[in-house]
Amino acid sequence: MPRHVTVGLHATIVAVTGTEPRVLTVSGGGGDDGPPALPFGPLDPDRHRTLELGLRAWVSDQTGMDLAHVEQLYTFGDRDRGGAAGGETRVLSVAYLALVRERELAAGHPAAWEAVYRFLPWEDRRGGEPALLGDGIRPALDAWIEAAEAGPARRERRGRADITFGAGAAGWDGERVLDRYELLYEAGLVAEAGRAGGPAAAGAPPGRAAAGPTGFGAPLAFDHRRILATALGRLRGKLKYRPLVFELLPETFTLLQLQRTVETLAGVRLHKQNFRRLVERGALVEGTGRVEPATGGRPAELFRFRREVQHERPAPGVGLPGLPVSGS
Amino acid sequence: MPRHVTVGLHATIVAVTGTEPRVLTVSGGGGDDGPPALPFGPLDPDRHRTLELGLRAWVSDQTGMDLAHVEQLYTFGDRDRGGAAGGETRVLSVAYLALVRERELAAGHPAAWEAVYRFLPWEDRRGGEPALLGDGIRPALDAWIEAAEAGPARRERRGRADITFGAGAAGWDGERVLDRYELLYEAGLVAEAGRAGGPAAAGAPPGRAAAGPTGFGAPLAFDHRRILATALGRLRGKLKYRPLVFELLPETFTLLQLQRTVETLAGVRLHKQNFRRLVERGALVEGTGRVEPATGGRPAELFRFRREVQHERPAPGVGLPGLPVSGS
DNA sequence: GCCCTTTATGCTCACAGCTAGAATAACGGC
DNA sequence: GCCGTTATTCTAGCTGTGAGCATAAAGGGC
Repeated sequence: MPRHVTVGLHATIVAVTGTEPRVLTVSGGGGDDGPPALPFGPLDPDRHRTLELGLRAWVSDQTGMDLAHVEQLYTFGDRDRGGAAGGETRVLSVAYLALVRERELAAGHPAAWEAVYRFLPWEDRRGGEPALLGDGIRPALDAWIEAAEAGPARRERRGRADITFGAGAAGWDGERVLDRYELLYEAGLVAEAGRAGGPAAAGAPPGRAAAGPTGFGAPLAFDHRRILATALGRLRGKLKYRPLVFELLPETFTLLQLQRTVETLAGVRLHKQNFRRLVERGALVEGTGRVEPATGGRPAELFRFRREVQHERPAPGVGLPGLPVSGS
Repeated sequence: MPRHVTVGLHATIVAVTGTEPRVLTVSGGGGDDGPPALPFGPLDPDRHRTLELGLRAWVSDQTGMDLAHVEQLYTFGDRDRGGAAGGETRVLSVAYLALVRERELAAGHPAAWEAVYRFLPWEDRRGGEPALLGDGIRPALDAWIEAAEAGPARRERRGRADITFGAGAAGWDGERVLDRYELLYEAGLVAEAGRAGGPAAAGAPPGRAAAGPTGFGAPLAFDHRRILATALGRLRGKLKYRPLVFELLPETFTLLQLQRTVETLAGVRLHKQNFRRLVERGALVEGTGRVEPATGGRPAELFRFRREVQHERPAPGVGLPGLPVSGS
């Protein structure tokens, strides 16, 4: 008698507050003190005509939010995905990325906005390479690499680490968020790796000690951090050719606000003058006459997103070069 | 009593023969004379530990093929997705893209290799813009646009058509395969639009006559042409930053073979000298000393894929410019 | 053997876009 | 009025790409 299949709809709901990207979490599985989880709801095969409508429905029910942009990310279906009703039913999770303008959560809901980079601290390079990388992650990865027997196996590990964490000539690739998380997972450097007998648990505990007992970054329940990594990677990629940022900003904004929001998601600082040029030449925004009452210096003009762009150019997005730092 | 959920694993298996991209089809639903379908098999929650393993398992069972590259595309879950066991169970389809080197199909299997561009003829621009576009599709789209009431609704349609089919200043975007198919679907210009009461059936039949009773391109069963469009779009996009082509080529090949394979998938002709420059500068291939016994002119050197690239550069792929034609 | 056709391969020029700053304008606070 | 801060404009230099010219190396017809 085959087990039944149940479908869960997972949402990575992202907003930006000022200069910090946030994700909506709920208190997680495993008692009240376990790690937080991404919100999710079951698909009701009777009521929900499409998957996306199902997602919007329970998000609206549970949090009162209307999602702006919604996009399917990936479907996770491994049998032993930590937690989840193990025995009788097989659980399939369809994960979504959703963007909203942040707002107060209706009181009484057990949800909270958490900083995305609490869970993936190595992804935030706005202040240059974070110390965590040089002090903790790279040494731990080196240990993991050395733990492989010399020869092709070790070279393989070295190559992967160099590529994903941008060591070689090639620099840091902001979109490889998932690759990096999965590498850390395999190396046993994130807390999730220790949980329920995944295949990785056997492989390589050596670097583990270096990461401390809890691994790098704050954990999420189940495999939700993997979902979050998928979401951030996708978001970073799509920023470049779709005007997604504007879903996160108020109706009018200054160019610096826009830039900060992009930087926040991309995890990198951008060159101000060039950013402005790209945005303006791309005709992504139009000035309203008004200005923002000075934020410390000369007042900035307020701009508005030109929705028409989507019907004019094939791939309108904010160019995302790879600028290291440069004076703000 | 909620209906059960069943999960189908759909495979878009792509190979390239000489100069033509092919997709594996099986004789479809609705009797033997119905349109062909993409092969699919059910997920067995008991036997298949992961979705991808499940897919590989039944593809191997049914066709004897071992898939090279496999990647998840999208999960389709609308309730009324044409065909499928309508009543009791809800069917979820997880669609995959798989690449193989083409080979003879074991006799007795009811599968066949079909040219991809039979189903999406407007996507093949290797000989310049196909006549079908100017003669059939654009006029039919114009009719559909005019059928909307003047004002924003009509401008909206015009904008979408211009973008997706590359009419305005912006040229043709090879990756928008799905957008184009969906636009044709909404405009009632593909055969599938007429089937089982989808939402589009109501909207706009006007352009329909222009397309003839069967619509543009050969149909596939259910919503499989949508899946194929998703696959082709994804493949075109990924070619640019992942060395996928090599999964489709023999161990050694000439640069022209490589170029033809890329052109075949991209649906566009490329500038020979520049293509060569990109491939060599990207260090994607290395020459074997040997040469291909002349193919009509000076013999060409045989090259081999440098697998190491994947551990050297972050985004190794074959540059895909937008060259119109140029002397071969 | 010579000429012609065909394909491979090498090289160069022009231009567009991007990187990185310098320079200038407009505000508030002292 | 001077200073620090932020906005906005401009420009020089570099690099990658688009396009084409030129040359090399085969085979076939005569």
